[in-house]
Formats: sequence, structure tokens, C-alpha cells
Amino acid sequence: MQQIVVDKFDLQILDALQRRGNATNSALGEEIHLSPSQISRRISRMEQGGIIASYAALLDPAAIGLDVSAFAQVTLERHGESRSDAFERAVAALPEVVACFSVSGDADYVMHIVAPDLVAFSNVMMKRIMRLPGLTHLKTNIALKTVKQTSVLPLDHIMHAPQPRRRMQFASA
Amino acid sequence: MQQIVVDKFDLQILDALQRRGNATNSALGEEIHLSPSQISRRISRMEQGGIIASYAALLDPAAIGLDVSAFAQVTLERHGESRSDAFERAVAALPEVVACFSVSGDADYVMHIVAPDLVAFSNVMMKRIMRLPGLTHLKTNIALKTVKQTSVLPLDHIMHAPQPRRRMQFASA
DNA sequence: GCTGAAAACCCTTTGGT
DNA sequence: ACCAAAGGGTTTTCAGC
Repeated sequence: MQQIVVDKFDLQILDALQRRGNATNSALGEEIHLSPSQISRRISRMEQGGIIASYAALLDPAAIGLDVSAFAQVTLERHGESRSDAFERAVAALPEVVACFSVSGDADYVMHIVAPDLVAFSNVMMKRIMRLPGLTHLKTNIALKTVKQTSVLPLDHIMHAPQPRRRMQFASA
Repeated sequence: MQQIVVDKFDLQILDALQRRGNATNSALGEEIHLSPSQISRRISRMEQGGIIASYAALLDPAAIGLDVSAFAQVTLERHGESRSDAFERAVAALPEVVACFSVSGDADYVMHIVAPDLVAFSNVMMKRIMRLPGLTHLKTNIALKTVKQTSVLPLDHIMHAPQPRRRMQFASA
């Protein structure tokens, strides 16, 4: 990972773009008191540097008829890596699975699943998830209400970043 | 919720915009075999209709130093609505909490929390989450690996949508 | 070397056919 | 539904600091 340095202005741009990815450079310039050229240059630098990964249109799940959201905790058979690899590839290919993390604790994975209704959700679980290779235990919680869901990541820590701590190092050569 | 009708082309546009929110109308037009004007009109219709909620720049968490992701299951004291309201408002105000859903099952809420490192994460949990009003039980799982995380919602169900079932209705007046 | 103004290019959108 | 024209937006260049 290349060290790309960002300043106060870059952080303001990132904050704005996380909320309004389609903001114009002129509008951003007004807000942040920078010329459109600067905004343009800074944005492409952060795109190139891998800080901005992509742009996306965010859809309203309810408006497209995705009324069911659920969380599944999955445990796999204790086998080698091949099992989990197969599982992870299978999960990644399911469009209904919008997030999946391997976790510490009782379960091996937690995943977020969306579906149009309970019938469809049940189908996804029965026909897709439960047939995934090596699955031994499964616990699902249906979401009753979305309290908060955002793609906006916090940036506060970047300004107040602690100086890198000095450590001993081993002479490598 | 107003019924806004989408066709095959609209779905193609939505699919593309979910992945590349900054695609130009001309580029989309080439892909979908529609004129830029059509694309433009269809997009504004879907924005107006509330299908497209917003646009966002998606950042790479690792690139901005957010290395810890965790899931918390929270149980609240059995009190009236006021408790959960206060809790939900507090949660919504925490930038580290990127998602929170109330759920069926053992816990009342599941939430997704991000932090720069374990120290910072611990601080968020101790100083912010655990002090939220009315919290009685808390279980956290640290994410070891992100298997999948996407803002792309499935659209397949829209085409194959079942015809609305006829039902009896009560004469309301 | 970096900044900002301006120009050129491209995209978008609207109105007419 | 398409096309054309007008109105903006973005980006690059160039002059100045």
C-alpha cells in the first residue's frame, strides 16, 4: 500500500463525495474554498491512489421491492482451507448476499442477506445458503427496522492520527 | 410509495449505475443501445421516483486506515419506546457505527462498527457504545476478513415479479 | 513547483421534428 | 424516439507567483 498523503482539504472533499458522489467540482470548490482545478486534481489523485475505490448510485431497497433484510451466522465443518474457499466463492456469487465477513467468536461467518419478501428469503436460505458446501450450523435474524445504514466511513481518525511508535527492528541484512 | 414502472432498459441502467455511479450517459447509451437523451430522461425519472436515493464515492477502508470492522449484538432493558428511541438516536449519531438494524431473535439490535485499530475500537465500545442508554447485554465479533461487501442490490426479482394476488377487501366507506 | 484563470472539449438536457 | 443546439461541467494548458 503506497503512502498517499491527504490534507485537510482532501478530507473535506472525501467527506462531501461520500455523501454526494455527483457533486460538481465547482460546487465542491465553493464549499471548500478551492478552485475547480484544485478539486479536479485532488480527486484524480485520490482515485489514482486507491482511496476512492469507486462511485455508486445507491438505490432505495423499499422502492425496488426489497422488503426483507436478514443476518445469518454460519458455522462450517472443521476442514482445510478448501472448504472455506469454496464457501466464500459461492457466497460472493450470490447477489442476495450483500455482505459477508469471517468473524471471531461462535460463528465462522456473518452475512447480510436481502430479499423481496419472506417467501423469497426462505427460498434463498433453503435453496442457496443451506446447500453451500460444508455448512454445519446456521442462525438467522430478520431485520425488523433499519436504524442506520450508510456508506459514509468516518475520517476523523486521520487528522488526529498518532505518530507511528518507535520499535526495535531486527537487522535484516 | 408511488408506483413507478421500470422496464428492461431501466433495470440495465440501474445495474450499471450501482456499479459505476459516474458512468456518462453516452457510455451507458452505448452499453444499453439507447440514446444519451433517453438515458438522461430515464435516470431523472428514477431519481424523482425515489428509486435512486443518492450517489456516493465509495472509499477503500484499508486505504484510509480503517482496519477493524466488528459486529455487535445489543440487548436493551425492557422499557417503553422512549428507551429504544434514545438508543437509536444515539447510534445514528455515531460515525463509527455504519449500520444498525433492530432484529428478531435473542438480541434487539445488530450493528456494524468500524475503527482504525483495536485500541480505537475498544475505546468506541467502552466510551460510546456501552454507555448508550438502557443497554443490558452486548456481544461483539471482530471481523477477520471481508469476504464480500457491496452496495449493489439485486434487481432480478423485479422482472420475474409475480402478479399481485387478488384478495378480499373490506368496504372502507 | 504550485496555483488559478481561461479555453477547449465533452457531457447533459431540452425542445423541436 | 431521435437529433441538434444550448447550456454546463471538467480538465488541461498556460501565465504568473
